[in-house]
Amino acid sequence: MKSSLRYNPQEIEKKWREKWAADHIYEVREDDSRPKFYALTMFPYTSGDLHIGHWYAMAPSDVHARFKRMQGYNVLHPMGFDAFGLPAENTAISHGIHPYIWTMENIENMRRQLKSIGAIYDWNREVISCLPEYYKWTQWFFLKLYQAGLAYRGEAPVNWCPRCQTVLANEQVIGEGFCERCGAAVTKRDLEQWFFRITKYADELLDHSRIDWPERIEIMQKNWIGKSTGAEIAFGLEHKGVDAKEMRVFTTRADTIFGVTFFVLAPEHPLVPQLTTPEHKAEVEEYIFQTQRQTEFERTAVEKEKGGVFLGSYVINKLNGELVPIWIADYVLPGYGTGAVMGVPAHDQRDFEFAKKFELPIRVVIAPPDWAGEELESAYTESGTMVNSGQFDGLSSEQGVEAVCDYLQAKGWGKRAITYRLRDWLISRQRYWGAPIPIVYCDKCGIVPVPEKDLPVLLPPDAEFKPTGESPLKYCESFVNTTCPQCSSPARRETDTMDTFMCSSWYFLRYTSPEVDNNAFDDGKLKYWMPVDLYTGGAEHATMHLLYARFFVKAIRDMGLVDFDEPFVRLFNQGTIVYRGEKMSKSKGNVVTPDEYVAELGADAVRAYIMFIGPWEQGGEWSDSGIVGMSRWLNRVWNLVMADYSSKEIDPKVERELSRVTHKTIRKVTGDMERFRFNTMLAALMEFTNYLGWLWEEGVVSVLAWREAITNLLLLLAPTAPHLAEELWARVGHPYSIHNQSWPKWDEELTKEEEVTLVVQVNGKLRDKVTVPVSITEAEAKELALSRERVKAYVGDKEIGRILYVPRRLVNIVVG
RNA sequence: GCCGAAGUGGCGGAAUGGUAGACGCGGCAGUCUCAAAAACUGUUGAGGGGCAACCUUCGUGUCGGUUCGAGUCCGACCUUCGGCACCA
Repeated sequence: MKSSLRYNPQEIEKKWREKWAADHIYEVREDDSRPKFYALTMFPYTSGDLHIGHWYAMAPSDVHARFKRMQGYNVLHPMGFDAFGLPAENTAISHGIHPYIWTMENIENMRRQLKSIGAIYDWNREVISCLPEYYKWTQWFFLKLYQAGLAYRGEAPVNWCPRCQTVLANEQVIGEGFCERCGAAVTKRDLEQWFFRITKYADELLDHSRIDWPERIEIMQKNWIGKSTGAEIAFGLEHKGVDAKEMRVFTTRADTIFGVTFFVLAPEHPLVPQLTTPEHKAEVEEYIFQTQRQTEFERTAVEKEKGGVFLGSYVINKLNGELVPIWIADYVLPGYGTGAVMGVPAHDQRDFEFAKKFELPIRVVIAPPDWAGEELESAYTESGTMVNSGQFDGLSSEQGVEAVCDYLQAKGWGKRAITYRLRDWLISRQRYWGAPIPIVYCDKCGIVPVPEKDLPVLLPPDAEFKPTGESPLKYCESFVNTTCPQCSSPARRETDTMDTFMCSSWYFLRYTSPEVDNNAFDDGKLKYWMPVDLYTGGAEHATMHLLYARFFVKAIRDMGLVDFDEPFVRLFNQGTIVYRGEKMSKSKGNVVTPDEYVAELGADAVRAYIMFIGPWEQGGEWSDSGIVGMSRWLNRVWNLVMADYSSKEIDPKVERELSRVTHKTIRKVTGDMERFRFNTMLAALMEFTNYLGWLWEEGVVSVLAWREAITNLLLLLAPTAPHLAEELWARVGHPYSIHNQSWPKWDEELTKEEEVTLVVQVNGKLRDKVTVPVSITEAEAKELALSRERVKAYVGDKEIGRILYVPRRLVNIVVG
């Protein structure tokens, strides 16, 4: 089977891409006559080059989007660039290239690479987050959040990356206390910063019932938000020089309140200096100094031995009137709960270790089963029966929590409370390359938001890039000096810029109408397209981008700007592509660039190969030799379609078989497309071509039947190998374009077999196979099985017990 | 420590509780060629037997269990990878 013209991907891919662009066939507009489908892939950061990892995110999602398109959906599948961020500025510092120049050159290159994929991106809808026409609206949203009371300025101990020279949000500190971006160890600093009140939406963010997301991501978000239900309990305070008459703790175990033998504050707690008695002052100050020197990771390392010091003062446990010594210890975190805990060593492992080390009493108040008053070897943290707890003795832990809470509430000594691990989102960055925060500081008026009509607050092009730990904008006088929008007196601009996750929290809205310049988006178009039906991208964004974007949408929904609750109805996370056993990265020097493979084997081969590696959600290892196999297969498809088919003697049985194979293939490919099982989809198409190759040699079906099979093959191949399919579609004489055709449908009737291979087992072991018509009855099948020579040999003269029959599958003879 | 995912040929992987290893890579043999590459065809889990077509035993991380029958279900464990981790 040789054809005179060889498959030449370089030539045909260029030709069709140009024609598709010239004909605008992938441009999308709102159309009420078809169901819409918004298929979004996370937009890439403008790092400079697209590697195979990017293709792994983009090519399969394009294949799926093309599939939906052929199924009759009006598909929006846009692309853009996440263009603000630290690498651009770091390059400016190290190489003297302006971030804008660097970024726009990178975009130029990446756009070229993206186009080589052959995707259905409508480039009229491209968004670039670092351009004023985009970040004007990022700033506008900031003002909206500010007006809604969701953006505020506050002082807090914040994460500081010494290498990036900026603060980071909690979500951007990963693993054992490292910067998400550069990997440096993060430290804490007390700074006044801008925050978004994401904690206001903590409960709603815990609710994933309205979205179809991988369970694993939902769990990660739930863990991150970390909701704890318990009580806030007041301990009495009588200390000269301290006005407060009580201090509160948060606990999930109100039932253990009678077991409190000490009280621990975070070293940062504001009352610590006043509660320290003179004779403990030196020791306390030394301990606080040591605590502050530690990184977050060192401080929270689980293995670390408990440390702490006594302040010399006491609180009163109001339930039993006991005096309880106040300590400070670094295992108590300033940002969680009230920054104070009650020490119940008998029923909390940390408190237990602390008490052992400092020889504090350990009092059992929850009796373990079969407890006879002996000392505990470790904390008993399970439920049990309350003992040594006054009027609460005899209650179970569960009853005890309720009873103690009721009692506290009645006495006014406490209340039921909920605490979250989630912190407010810290969004200010001491860097240049981001959207300026649209705020002005006036000596008379204080914090003044920039009026909407004055947006955008433009980044000055002439700032100096030095890693000083402060925003370069701070030293740019033309930027800083302004007048107060309220009173017109001289004022200073905010010089911090916004976290780039702010830009990516709304870009999916902008794709619906990127052309509008008097609003962030067009209401009608937004209503048509949103929410996103399918969002695909990496799982590493679980507690960052994906959480922020959900918060953002809920916040603007409450402002009445949108009318949906969730931005992304369905989420799918593709796996990671690795090379030489490691995730691709420039620093490891194992980046595989798609360009050379595209140049040599064609984009279609690269698209198909990365989908063939394995299930999309699992990722896999890139293999140079593997892709050759894919290229070979596409060549075989070419040769098969291009070869002249002539029929010899027609065999009706084979014609029926061809129809059956075709319809089964359509069914398999359709199902696999829907489930993102592209690897098995391709295997099915390969099997189909292998079968057609055999059939071509045989020549026992009519020319018409042959052509129909080829037509279906091309349609099924079109999403995966759009260029090749288009070329062959034209060459076999079909009208342009294959990408405007309908997805083939299968007829279930035609997939039914005429004959099946029955497996014959004796005691569950395969002993024989026999081909039978599907119409065979159970009795006939059993009789046939028993009559087989091979079966007789295994049965011998043993007694025959049950005979199991699974229609169309097997007969299993059980012998004694 | 807790939560989640995964362990199948030389490799990537496939298998509604019913023929384990589809499909592909690699290997081997062959066709073509002066030769090589490319392409194409055949073959390829391991062990044992047979001149042969074939026959046979073992085999899906480990150990148990359920079942006529387990890669698949249940229990316990081991390993790898991801996430969280002094959160009161």
